[in-house]
Amino acid sequence: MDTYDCLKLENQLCFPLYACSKEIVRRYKPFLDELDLTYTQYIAMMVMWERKKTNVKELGECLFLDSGTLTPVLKKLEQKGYLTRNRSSEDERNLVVEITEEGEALKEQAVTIPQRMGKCVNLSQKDAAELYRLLYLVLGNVGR
Amino acid sequence: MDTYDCLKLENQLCFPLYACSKEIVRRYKPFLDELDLTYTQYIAMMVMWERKKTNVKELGECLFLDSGTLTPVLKKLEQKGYLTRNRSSEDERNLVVEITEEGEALKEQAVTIPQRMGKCVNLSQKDAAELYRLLYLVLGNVGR
DNA sequence: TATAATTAAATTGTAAACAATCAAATGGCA
DNA sequence: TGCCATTTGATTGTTTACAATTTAATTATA
Repeated sequence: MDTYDCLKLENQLCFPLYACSKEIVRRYKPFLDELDLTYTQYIAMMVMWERKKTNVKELGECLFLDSGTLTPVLKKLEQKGYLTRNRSSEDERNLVVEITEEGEALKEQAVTIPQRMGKCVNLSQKDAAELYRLLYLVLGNVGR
Repeated sequence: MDTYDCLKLENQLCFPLYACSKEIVRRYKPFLDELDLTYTQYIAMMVMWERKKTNVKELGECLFLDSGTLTPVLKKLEQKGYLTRNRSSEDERNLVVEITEEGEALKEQAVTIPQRMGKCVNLSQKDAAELYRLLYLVLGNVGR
């Protein structure tokens, strides 16, 4: 045990978190390719499937992303026809993001993904629940 | 409970993983700014502090990164004077990456970071150990 | 030995991600 | 009402990240 052991990769908590996140997103790719969505587009659509209508600020709070990231993602999803982007008439600063019929329809194709990804991750019910708890605990401590 | 509940963000395990990773890297930033390192540069240096000498392939296996990501990162660290990059004389395909004196010296400044980050993450010893276990379990299932 | 297959790293192209800044709209208040 | 602060989203610049391809070196094999 030396003074610098704390700097070893294997003693970090942050590194496996970073690596896990990256590797899981990589595993999503073949499933998301079927829908022609990237991971970021996919999680944005998840919010849209749930809320139908929102704005950039709210979406950003859900996803922990800022407008610098979301603006191009939402423009892409608009191009694909899955949502519309329009300034609010009540407050022109707000951009109203609304899901389209095609966006709704995409949900049918996406619905098989979570289970298929679950098989990749391959945790027991108990471990998955514990991991979920711990991640939201950390997110509560480090999140905005 | 409906058919599409599996597509809700709150029912995902992958999303908090992704968000946590991102938020933690964001929390590293002020600490790493002191060393003028990015997170990716920092984890690359962690491997260098431990191994002194390696190559791109090995480094990539440690960090779950490929040459497309590592090449510019290593060039930056070379520019800063923290490591050298030279083709191996035994096998010219290999790029030998070696830490410099300045690279070694940087460790002194970095050594306070893990503890300071630990305070941000703020988990009990038990929760941290459990999270560590679960992350490496997932990484074993989804990693390369 | 000559050629094919493999390996290592670099390059190219695309998409994130975020800090910092900017522009426009709104709200607060003197 | 007029001005300043705040809010919202877009833009700009830098770095990551990765798939796909390329180049050069090495290894395998016909």
